[in-house]
Amino acid sequence: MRDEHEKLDIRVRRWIFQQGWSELREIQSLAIEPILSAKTDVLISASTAAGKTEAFFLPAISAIAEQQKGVGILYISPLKALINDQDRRLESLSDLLDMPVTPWHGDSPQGKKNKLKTSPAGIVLITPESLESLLIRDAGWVKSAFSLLRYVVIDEFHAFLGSERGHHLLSLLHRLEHLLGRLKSPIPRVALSATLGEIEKVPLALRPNQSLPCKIIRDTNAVSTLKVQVKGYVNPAQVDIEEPIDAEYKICQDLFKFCRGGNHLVFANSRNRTEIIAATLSDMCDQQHVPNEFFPHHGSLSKELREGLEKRLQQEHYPTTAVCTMTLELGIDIGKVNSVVQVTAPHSVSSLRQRMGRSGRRGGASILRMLIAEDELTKDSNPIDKLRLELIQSLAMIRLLISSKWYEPADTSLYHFSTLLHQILAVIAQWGGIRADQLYNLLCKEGPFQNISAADYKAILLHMGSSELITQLGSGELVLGVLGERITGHYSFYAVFKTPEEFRIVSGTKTLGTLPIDSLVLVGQHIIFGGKRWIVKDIDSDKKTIYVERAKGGKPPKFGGSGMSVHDVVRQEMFKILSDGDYRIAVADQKIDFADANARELFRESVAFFNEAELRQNSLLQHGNDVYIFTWHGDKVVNTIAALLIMNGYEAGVYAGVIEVSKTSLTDVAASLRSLSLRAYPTAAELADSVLEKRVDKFDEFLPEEVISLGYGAKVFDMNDAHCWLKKFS
DNA sequence: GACCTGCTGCGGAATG
Repeated sequence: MRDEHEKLDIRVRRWIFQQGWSELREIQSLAIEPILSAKTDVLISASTAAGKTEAFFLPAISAIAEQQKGVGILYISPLKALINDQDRRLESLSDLLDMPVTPWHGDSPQGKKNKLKTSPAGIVLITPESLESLLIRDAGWVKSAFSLLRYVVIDEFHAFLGSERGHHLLSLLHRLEHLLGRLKSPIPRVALSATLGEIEKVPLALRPNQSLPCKIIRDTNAVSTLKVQVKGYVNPAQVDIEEPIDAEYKICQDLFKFCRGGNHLVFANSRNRTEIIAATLSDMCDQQHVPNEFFPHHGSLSKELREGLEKRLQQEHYPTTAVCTMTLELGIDIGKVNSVVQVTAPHSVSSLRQRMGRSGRRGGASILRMLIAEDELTKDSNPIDKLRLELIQSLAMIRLLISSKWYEPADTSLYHFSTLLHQILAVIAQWGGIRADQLYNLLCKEGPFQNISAADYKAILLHMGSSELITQLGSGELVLGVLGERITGHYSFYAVFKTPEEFRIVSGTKTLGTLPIDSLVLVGQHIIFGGKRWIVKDIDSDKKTIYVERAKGGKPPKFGGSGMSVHDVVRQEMFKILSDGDYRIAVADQKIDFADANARELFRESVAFFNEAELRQNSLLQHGNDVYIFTWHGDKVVNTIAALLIMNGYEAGVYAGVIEVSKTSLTDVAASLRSLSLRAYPTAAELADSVLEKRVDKFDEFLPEEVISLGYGAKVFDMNDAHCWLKKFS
């Protein structure tokens, strides 16, 4: 290890000494050789604050220390805030080597950008969108300024993995290598992340054409201790008018107790709940005549408010608790907090891991509290409530996090058609004109859109021609059409993702409210809105309106309208916990219980209902006039079964991964599932044909119908696994 | 009870 350190530039070693570091961390030593050699991609997977950034920059800066001209390192970040943090953190090291660092994003100073334009050198910190804008507007400059580029490094790589934006980034990097004439001798890519699921598949996601090998570096000896507690709360069925104390208020009382006087993060999952909890806690400060120390933090708040709070957390002068959404999940520099609290079930194991990593000061234990409220049971409680699925999901996620060290992997079955269309326009805008076959080679054959067939690519080009996005010249070259010029000329072009559109929910002549549509909505589907049940009658994509009628039915379940997609593995862990009647984690010959008395009682109720309904053996349950289907699969499979039933004339809704089929009987549903399992089943794209609103990504409006169905089907449905599950009825 | 991210270049007014 000591020898490794000797390979670094003398000034870098001096800097390490100045930091007072007696030696490098394991991942930092391990990264030196592969990064200096610059012959492979490198994946550095280590927990938050384990020194990943330094593991890359110490050797990479050493390697470009003597390079006077030309940018040597291109650092890519998903957030502008992270670029500003990184700029600050690199200051002392870059000063010592007299190496310029240029932050380059929409809000970074024009003066620094101009300086880089005239004398490109050192390190550039950029977002994917700003890199796109440089390629389109100034490819000539990029070609000369980056001609000696040695490394590309991607921070928080999991934030890109599997998403439209991640695919955009891969395409940008491929186009950059193409522009620089480096397809034969690729520029090494280094990816940094704390939470990567199925890590052995990540190299393929970092470089789909595999033109360089990839070295994986993980921190093995980091045995960070974790203290976890799950606390249960019961929302009374009858609230006392004299003294109305519901579960949410009790949760706030406990938050006040845990958090006051220290620095904490409270993740509340929705902006609305974030505001309510922060306001309740501020009121409590008022009542006790103490200064307020609870503040909300989410994406709708102004930059000034957010940055003010981040600074306050970082300085540690005043006790501060941020009640936040995922905005404080990524590595924005707020230092470490005393503890993290999760109110309501987390969306994914990977995001739970990110959140947990925010706590653990001075090498101490990470502390995670999870506060889960369930409704008190009454005789007409819904089976989903009786199963306490929010609590069970939370317990399952903690087990996967701690004992399996499992995180959700990227979904590699997606096509990313919207992003391909964006890239077709971007490449044409960059080059002025290009032949269709060259474009196909660049983006699909050698680039990241390898899932897309030549036939689909051709259909997209023809459709783009018919809507005047592009035109073909007599020479055969493709150039921008009238509409294409307009779209690529506007600054809003550079991002491939869009903010989901709000649909109006209309019943009769009355507007009930608005709902952002980014998940599956089918005619005939039941949804819950404003605490009531509705059936979807029609969807008008042009008017952005969903027409609904009141639906009869018992009390709607509290947990799990549609939301973020839950993975198969999580649902299977939930089934295992309920089947075993035990959620505790085995450590050596002991079983660790991490639930409080209330949570244990809620779990006991859940298991009692699970056993009484014989859900270990049976997938179907009759409850009044409704039938519940338990697949214990992820949302893609559940969506598929629900859509098949709706196609066959049933009314159904999906809540917390359970399908609720209305006004029917168990024998009827069982017969239908049996006939579904025996019939030739449709493809995902055919099933998607029946979905009215499936143009959800930014450039979907310019894609031909059949391509839309193919892309949407792959995103929302899983025919293979759904059919496997249906087989048990044949 | 529904998460988050990003984007140009120019014209004109205000400030030192």
